[in-house]
Amino acid sequence: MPELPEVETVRRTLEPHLVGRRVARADLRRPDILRGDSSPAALLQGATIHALQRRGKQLAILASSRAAKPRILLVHLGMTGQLIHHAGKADPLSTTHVHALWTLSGGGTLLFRDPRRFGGLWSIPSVADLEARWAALGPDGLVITGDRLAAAAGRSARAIKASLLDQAVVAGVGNIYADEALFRAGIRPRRASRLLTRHDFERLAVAIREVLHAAVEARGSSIRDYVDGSGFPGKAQLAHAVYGKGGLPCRVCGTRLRSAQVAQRTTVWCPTCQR
DNA sequence: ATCAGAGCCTGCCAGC
DNA sequence: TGCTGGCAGGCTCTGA
Repeated sequence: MPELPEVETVRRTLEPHLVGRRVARADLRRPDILRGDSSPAALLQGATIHALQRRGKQLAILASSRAAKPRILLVHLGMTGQLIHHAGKADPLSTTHVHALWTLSGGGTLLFRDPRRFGGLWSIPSVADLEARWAALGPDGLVITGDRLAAAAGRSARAIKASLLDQAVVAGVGNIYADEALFRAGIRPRRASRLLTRHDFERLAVAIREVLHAAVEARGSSIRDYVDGSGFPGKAQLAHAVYGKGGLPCRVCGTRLRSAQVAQRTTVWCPTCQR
């Protein structure tokens, strides 16, 4: 499931193929994938892409055209979304669940596919609107600090895991990296956020940054659906210490890893290493 | 303020 | 073999 490292990997792999290219044609095959009051006219047709930006799990494709103001397409991959560039002539008919495709002038195709359709596309009218939208998110997980984390969650009674999943606290952390970061920091997922010390928040922020940076280096975690912008899986799942490993021995101390629901999510932790 | 639960949605897998 | 139910969890909304 695409969290920050996966979206960042998609951004990096797509960037060289998209920046500077003009969208010759945009096809929306499933109109309901276009969210909000976006109009289909806003799918960048005729515009030239000049940047791909990411904040948390959101990816913005910024484009401009002679005719009108800047156009921005915001992409959220949800659970099973993929944004894949084909150098040649992609055959979307051979691939299921392709909801939108963009034909680039000079060759190449970009596909948005999303079997479960938890993801979506938003048309954003201006850079100011994008900034306003992103202002509602917490700091990006790659640069989160203990101070920012403590300020956003330090007075909350909810479980620290719930705070980490809240995109207004820290942007880009999902179920996988929340569990991995809590393990690395030695903090139990059910601890009330307000009971964490200053030192805990500092360690947690460092753990989040390290876990996310390592996963970006490994090109993301491919559990089931995720592939990068060129269609290749990542390798970060090989480094997971707890996610998906309930019942197995902790790699550090050998204690059987516990698994239970926390904040409505399957959560795995080591009862010995995490306090 | 925080929670649980429902809803969106499909693929996969275990069990019968 | 084929059905069914459970599970996976991004996010949002409602009601407690």
